[in-house]
Amino acid sequence: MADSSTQVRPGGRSAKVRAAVHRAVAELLAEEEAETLTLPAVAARAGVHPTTLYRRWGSTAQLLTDVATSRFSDDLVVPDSGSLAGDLERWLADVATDVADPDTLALMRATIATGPAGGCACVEDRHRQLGAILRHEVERGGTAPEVESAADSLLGPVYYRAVFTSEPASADWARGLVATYLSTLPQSSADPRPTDTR
Amino acid sequence: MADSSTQVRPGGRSAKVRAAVHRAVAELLAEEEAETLTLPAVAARAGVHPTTLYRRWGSTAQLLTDVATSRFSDDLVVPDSGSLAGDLERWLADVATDVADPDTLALMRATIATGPAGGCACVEDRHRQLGAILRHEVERGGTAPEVESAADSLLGPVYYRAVFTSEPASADWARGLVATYLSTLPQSSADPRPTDTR
DNA sequence: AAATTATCGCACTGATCGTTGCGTTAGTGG
DNA sequence: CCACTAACGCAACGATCAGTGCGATAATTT
Repeated sequence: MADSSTQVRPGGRSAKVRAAVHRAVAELLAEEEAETLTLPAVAARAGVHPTTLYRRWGSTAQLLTDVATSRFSDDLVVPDSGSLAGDLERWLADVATDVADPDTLALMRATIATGPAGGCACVEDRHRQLGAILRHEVERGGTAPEVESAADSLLGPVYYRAVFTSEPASADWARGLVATYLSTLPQSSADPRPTDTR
Repeated sequence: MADSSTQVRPGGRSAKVRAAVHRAVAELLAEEEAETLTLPAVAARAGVHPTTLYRRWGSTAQLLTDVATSRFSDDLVVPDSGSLAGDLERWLADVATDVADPDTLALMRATIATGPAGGCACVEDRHRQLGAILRHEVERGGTAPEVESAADSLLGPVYYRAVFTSEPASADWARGLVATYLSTLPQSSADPRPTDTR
């Protein structure tokens, strides 16, 4: 979010402030204070002056998208188990357990409300990871569906359950989603249950 | 939201105020003022005194859930075309075109942010309609899957695309979802007309 | 090491929000 | 038609938010 026209200065202090503010946002959202998430409140929790937040982020919407993009871009490495089914099962199970966390869910809900770009910020990196998994399968010599198709059938149910319903999205259920999805593909019948590596 | 211990009075004036407030909320959300959706702003737009909103609804969260439940509970009658595939295709196409409306989407986003119950308020009636469609098939003598399974595979992709991605959810695409979903069911071969495919 | 400047803290101000007490309007039932 | 009372409008009041000018701090460059 730093302005690129001027010289950026990611030194120790700015980084510390940014980290403290991000942590404060996550804490306040975790305490179901979604309605009262205001810049002075975040500043007080982070031990920073409110003016800093008004200058660096300007509004809660921009602050939330910043927090969401940095939260949903790290961790969750792409697996490489040797088969498409194994990769997808492991990856989607990780995604399901991630969005099952109430704190993560609160951040997602608040980010979605910031506008059409908010939802994209939550799943942008997931699509990138899914594309990498499918590309791995093609490089192995196999065939893989389009990212959009896989996202519809895999990420769709997981995020739908997390956001719209009160039913839990367990890891086993996510693995079942992968199995049924692969069964609909025309020629993915290489191996029905090749879970583990080598 | 009315207190049940006292005598409720749904006379002309209260209904008018409620309708004006609901319309004001929809208008403000349509103008991408999601961040500044405050009770005084809604009151000014509705031509009502802010005190009325503070007394009847109390907070923007409760007002939003009220608007969302009344918005997502009417219209959209359950079709009865004679076959499960036909019913689901028609219904899901209607759902897709409904959530494709930017104003409807803005209301959904704002409602989701109010808490875990917000998302449920958006799709509660959809699950009821889906249950009715599946029950119709059973009464016809056929077999139907569980509501949860159908919601995962049908509502999941539709709402996921609407909220999290920037891709359009067209009616034809929704009908394709129904076709692929029914093909995964174990004994859907009893259906004489699996897909209509224009 | 010294100069430069991005970044932050502080004090202050106008605007708006959330709430309460009280009087008025208008549905509801006798 | 009349009493009753739920619901609304009005006017105030703290409290908090959003924003601005200025000086201090610290990261970066020379």
